[in-house]
Amino acid sequence: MSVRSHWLMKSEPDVFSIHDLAKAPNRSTPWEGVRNYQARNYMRDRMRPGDGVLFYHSNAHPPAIVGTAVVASAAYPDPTQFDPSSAYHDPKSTPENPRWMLVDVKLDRIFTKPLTRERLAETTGLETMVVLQKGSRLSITPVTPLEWSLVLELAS
DNA sequence: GCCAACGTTGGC
DNA sequence: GCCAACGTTGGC
Repeated sequence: MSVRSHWLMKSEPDVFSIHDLAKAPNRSTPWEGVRNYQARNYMRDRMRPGDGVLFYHSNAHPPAIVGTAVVASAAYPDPTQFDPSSAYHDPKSTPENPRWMLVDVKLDRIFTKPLTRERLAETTGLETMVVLQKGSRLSITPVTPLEWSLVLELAS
């Protein structure tokens, strides 16, 4: 018996939007391209299948939480790190000693109305959200149970 | 397009 | 191990 955790994962909609996820096979995708150690560690060490994900559009107009998803696999090596033709290729990584891990993420729900960053920032109780902190660049961040329930309440 | 904040690299 | 230089992120 394990308690499910909650996360926020950023994606630039110009690169991969929640609508792209909706069109993906099984509405699921490998979360490729993370090249930050802290974000990797969250996926590798902390995420479990069934964990809840807030899907956030960064570099968007406006930036917003646009839906929810679910962690759909255990962590495994990001295949793009071995692909010389990929923008995410890492020449220092080998299949014997992979540096970058990922999980599969499966779409749960697209909000009918995105929760803009502006709206989140003015919501009492969400001041603590990591994504809202000034200068926060981490693409995967933990979400507390309270933050999770407040966000879902806003989205309902 | 600007630029502050951040993370990484590499010379020493 | 320090830290300046550099590249990237991402809101605005």
